[in-house]
Amino acid sequence: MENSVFKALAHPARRQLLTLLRQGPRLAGDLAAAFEASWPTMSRHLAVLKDADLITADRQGNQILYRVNPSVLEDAASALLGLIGKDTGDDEQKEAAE
Amino acid sequence: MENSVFKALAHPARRQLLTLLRQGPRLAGDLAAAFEASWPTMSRHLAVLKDADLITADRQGNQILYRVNPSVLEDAASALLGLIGKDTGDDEQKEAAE
DNA sequence: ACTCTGATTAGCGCAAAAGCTAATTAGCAG
DNA sequence: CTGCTAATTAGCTTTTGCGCTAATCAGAGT
Repeated sequence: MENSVFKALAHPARRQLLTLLRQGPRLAGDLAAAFEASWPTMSRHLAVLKDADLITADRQGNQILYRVNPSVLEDAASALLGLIGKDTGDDEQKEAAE
Repeated sequence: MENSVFKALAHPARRQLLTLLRQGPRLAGDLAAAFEASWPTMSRHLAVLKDADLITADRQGNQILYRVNPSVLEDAASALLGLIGKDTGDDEQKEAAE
């Protein structure tokens, strides 16, 4: 599960999508328009992000509104910091014993 | 540059290598031995991590000692938190203006 | 039902990544 | 120089990822 998150983050376009989404929810079309790649290509990137649970999609009549899912990003960041023994606020009682 | 970091983190085996390295420097052979995959395969994973500057390699006579490079991991984590507008301690003077 | 716009899915081709075995390099010991 | 161990590099095959165009699905309006 965590794996799909990091895989999703591996592509620059997808990280760029997240930075756009960071400023607030956006319609699929608006997101796609912000890139040079074709619309279907961007749709696929959005699907990858959704699969990783990094974003959520809501139909608004004719169009689809995308929102970033902060908690999953936070978890990923925590995982990275955990890799270097940085306390991320999660309880790591083993740390205290060392 | 940042891209190679996230791409390096995309593979489970490489993240696993980092968790092993988190406990301290380790020899290439010891790292490779901890996985099912063949030695050359693990060597290649280590090369990818080194390329991304996530680890450093030092020859110790006959063998090679790998060390994790915490600052690059921290940067990556910060980048993720930045994606959701979390202040990471870096100066982001633009934030203050909003 | 027809059509227009918004968005995804299908199918294809190509490039990059991942894995293996075999071959090679690097250093040390004799 | 030979032999031994540690590790990487080469060469190859298979799998995965990316991007395109064309086709399809979904909803709203007429």
